[in-house]
Amino acid sequence: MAEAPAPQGGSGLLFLTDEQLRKGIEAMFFAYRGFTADPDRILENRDMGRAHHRAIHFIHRSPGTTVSNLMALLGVTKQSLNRVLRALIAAGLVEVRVGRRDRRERHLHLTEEGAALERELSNAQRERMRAAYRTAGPVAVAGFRQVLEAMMDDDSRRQYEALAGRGG
Amino acid sequence: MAEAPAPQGGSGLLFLTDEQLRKGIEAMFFAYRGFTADPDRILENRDMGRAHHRAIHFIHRSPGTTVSNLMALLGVTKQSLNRVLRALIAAGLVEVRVGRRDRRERHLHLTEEGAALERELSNAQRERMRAAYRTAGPVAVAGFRQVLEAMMDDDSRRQYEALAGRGG
DNA sequence: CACAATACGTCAGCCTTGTTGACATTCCAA
DNA sequence: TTGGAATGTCAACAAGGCTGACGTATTGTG
Repeated sequence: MAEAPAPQGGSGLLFLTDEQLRKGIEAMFFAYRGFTADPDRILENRDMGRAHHRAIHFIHRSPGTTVSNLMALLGVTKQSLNRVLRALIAAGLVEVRVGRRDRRERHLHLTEEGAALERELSNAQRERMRAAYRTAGPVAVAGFRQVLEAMMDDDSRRQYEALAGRGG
Repeated sequence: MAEAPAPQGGSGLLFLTDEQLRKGIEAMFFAYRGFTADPDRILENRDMGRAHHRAIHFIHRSPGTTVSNLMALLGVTKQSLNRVLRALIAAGLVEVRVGRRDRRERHLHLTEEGAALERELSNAQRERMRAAYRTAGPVAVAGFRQVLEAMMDDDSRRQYEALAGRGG
């Protein structure tokens, strides 16, 4: 498998055949399943799911983010998000602080316990990612990210870059 | 294999930092959203969803596949799959043929209409993939696939390779 | 042949996670 | 003061997962 990329010799653009594209599509499908498997396993003991993981991830990533900010990031309605946040707050994982400048806003933070769960989840996911990165090597990783970024919707890419620009 | 954005040498393995891994994780999240956006849009007019798309894809990919084969591929229960298949059959998109060697088996095929929808869906998805591939270039595409393959569970990788070996 | 196992369909009920719609509250800003 | 923004919440619903249980052909095996 994984026949070399055939750096456009003779017939050129061989990597754009329908067959190559289809393989990419199927690779995304199967890889995403692996990508979510570990956190899913961890959370199923806790009466939580992928939605909670995503919220925890982005609250950790942008401490103090507001509800509407998180809504836009996750691409869900406030009702859907609210249900998840309520569970996280009830479980003592997330803390809400009323905005100081604008007191309508709710700023979201992880509690100590929430941060601990975040670490557990992201350690599992990072471990898989690290193994994949190590197997594939730095050049492959650069390509991986390039293709993923090119695959995003414009809105998502902006959000992704806004995040990426922050911590890194 | 020695051009691409060199992984800024020096301290080595810089591509394995937590920050790099986190970026990869977020890239997967946002890219997968784009990846599924086009088919989702097409199907929402038809009272169908992602589950139907996945079934159609793999039936197209492996014509004559059995129900249990498809179950394993999709990673869902027969009850869940059955609901989807019933809808597809009722809509005249999928045809069922009783197995000749083993008449307990049901072999699944797309009808003409089903094949037409499959083309519409995969054209949309391939178009996005093609644009991403073109933007990123062949070296990046090879890396993309390498990382995705390394990220899969062993089972998924076997299924992926079995598919890939077929039509490839 | 009798019986176990396989492949499949189906009913019933449950869960998560998404949706719309409607309404209340609080607060900023013009 | 008033309109609109940000948020919370209730209700109802749908898609698409799940488990458990049962039924029915069909096939393989002792």
